[in-house]
Amino acid sequence: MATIVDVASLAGVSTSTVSHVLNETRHVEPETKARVMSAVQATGYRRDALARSMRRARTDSIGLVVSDAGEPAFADMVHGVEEAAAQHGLSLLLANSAEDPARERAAVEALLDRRVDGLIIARAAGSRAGLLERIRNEKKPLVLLDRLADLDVDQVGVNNQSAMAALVDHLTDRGHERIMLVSGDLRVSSLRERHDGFRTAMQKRGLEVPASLLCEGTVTAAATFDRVRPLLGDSAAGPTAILACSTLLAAGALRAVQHEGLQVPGTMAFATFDGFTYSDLFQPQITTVRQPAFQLGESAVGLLMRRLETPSAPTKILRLESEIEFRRSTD
Amino acid sequence: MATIVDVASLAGVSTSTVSHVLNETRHVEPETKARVMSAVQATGYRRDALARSMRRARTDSIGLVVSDAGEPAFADMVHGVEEAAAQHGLSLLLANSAEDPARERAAVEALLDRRVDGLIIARAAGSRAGLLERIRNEKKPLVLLDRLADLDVDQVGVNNQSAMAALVDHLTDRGHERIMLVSGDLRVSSLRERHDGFRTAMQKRGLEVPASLLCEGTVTAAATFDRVRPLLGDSAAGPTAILACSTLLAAGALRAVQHEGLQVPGTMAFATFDGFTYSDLFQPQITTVRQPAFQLGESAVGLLMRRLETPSAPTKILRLESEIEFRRSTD
DNA sequence: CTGAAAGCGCTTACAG
DNA sequence: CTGAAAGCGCTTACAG
Repeated sequence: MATIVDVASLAGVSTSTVSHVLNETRHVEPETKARVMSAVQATGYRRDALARSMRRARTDSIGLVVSDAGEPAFADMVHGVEEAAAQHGLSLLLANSAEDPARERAAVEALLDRRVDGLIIARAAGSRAGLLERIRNEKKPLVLLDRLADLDVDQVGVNNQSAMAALVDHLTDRGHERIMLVSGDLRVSSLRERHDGFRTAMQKRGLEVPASLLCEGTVTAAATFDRVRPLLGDSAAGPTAILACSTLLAAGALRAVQHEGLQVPGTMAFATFDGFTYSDLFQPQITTVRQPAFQLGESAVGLLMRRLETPSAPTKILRLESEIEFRRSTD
Repeated sequence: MATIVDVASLAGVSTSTVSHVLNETRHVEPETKARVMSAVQATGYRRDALARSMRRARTDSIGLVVSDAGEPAFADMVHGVEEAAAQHGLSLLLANSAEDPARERAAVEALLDRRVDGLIIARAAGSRAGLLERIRNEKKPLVLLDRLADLDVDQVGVNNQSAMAALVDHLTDRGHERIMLVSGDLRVSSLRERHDGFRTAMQKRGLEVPASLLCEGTVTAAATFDRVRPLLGDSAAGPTAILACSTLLAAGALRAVQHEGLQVPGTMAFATFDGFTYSDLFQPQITTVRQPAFQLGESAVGLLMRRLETPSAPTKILRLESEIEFRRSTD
């Protein structure tokens, strides 16, 4: 592979001049410039990004750590981050923590070692606070994605409160009073916000929420199925509607509903966050809170760029609104 | 940030010794080693991966370029690649070409500039042959993923032929003779293989395939809808079954079917490649050829590792088998 | 307008 | 068993 030295000697100039021509960082005589450019052509020279990064203390790359690469919503966020990064001329280093704090830690260290210019993290469920401390100590720009924290850090997520309130209003308007919430792992901030939003919204409507209708803590579809199924039989105290807080939870709960032979809608109303792709094509047509996942990813990059340009800028926390697709499952 | 010089001076040794301790690359007296390790602790030293890579001419990173980050199947492949890369201690650089040869080219150049140890590519629909030539000239290990080529390069994809044959057999066994194939962009090798596999399988069954039942070239769900819809009305010459070659094509075709008020199954049988997530929970329950997308990604990394370890190994082409989930849509 | 040279932070022959 | 030093391929003050 040709190096800058090869180009310089072929063009009969110094490496400084080659560098300045390539980076347009100081004036070079048109004639000299032309000689350099044709030497670049002739040698097939391409600048070594590694060597360049080492000198500039800037890599033009960012790191993204997601908590669950298997979830469609996170796949969309990754897509959004990639798109925005490419637009800014940044390379993207991707890692998946798979909800494992140890893997998350290792991924962050690897990215830090590679001197990424900034980090975007959707934290794992049991993520340790020390991790963010660590990044802050390195003075490395950081953006929290989807799973936010009560910290002085740039962040972008969705407004879970408002979406949940709209969903509860929608259901209670239709006479539902015994609504089961399937909320998953409450250490995950987005799920906790949905959980809290549900209780607040129900309270505002003057409705009790018995503990038996709060189904928390399951992290797989199978476990959710097992937890939900036994709670469905009772027509006096059982739920008339189910509200799932993620695609995975919805899958487990819906399977339970079907296993018990209940009809959606009819004997059971059903709504979910995130939900299923192309769900307008299938029965039951499920009312879904659709996160702007792609835009979440884009916005995270936007916040990071802003921070890189203005390190002293005040902390910014973005809450994007979700769109609610009302369908027959809640009629 | 502490450097190896800081560690060396604090430990009272040379940087060589620090390096050798950290890499376990030559024997060091236990006592010296201990001093080094505590100096590492004290300074919070972390090796700079950039500088290390530059010396070693190896970055412990790989590049992945996918053609359509929006498709669930590709998201799964990315996930598989990430998982396997992490297991091998490799960082993953991700780029999306969005089916645009120019973006694909730019992504490959960026990855090459960053000196990734190898490349995995799911090529864009109109990908230029020169691109692979370019990578070969750099002597950079390359693995083709999902979208294969008739070239002497390591590759991993699925066996489209056998899956398509099974699908056609399944349908013809049930009496279907007028089967519409919705095959999309035939420049995409996987789609072309499905297309060819269909014709071969039909021929083997002695069935004609009129051009009116071959719906090719659409690249969006909306365009597919527009192409398919007018072909459904005719009960004499129209199809009794539809076979879609990707999720996106299936969405467009299914919407057309529903728009025309046809019942699946009943008045129209339907099957698809890739398909929809959790489709066992929804009606119509659609017969689906499920690619082992995650394993495809894992295998691609496996091939790359093999090539890195044994540059002279013979070219390997892997064809993984898909699983067919037979459901009511084809009954 | 251009060049000689230092230096980014490592690894690795070479020498003892 | 360990160290001094070269060198990976760039960028960037410094000097003229």
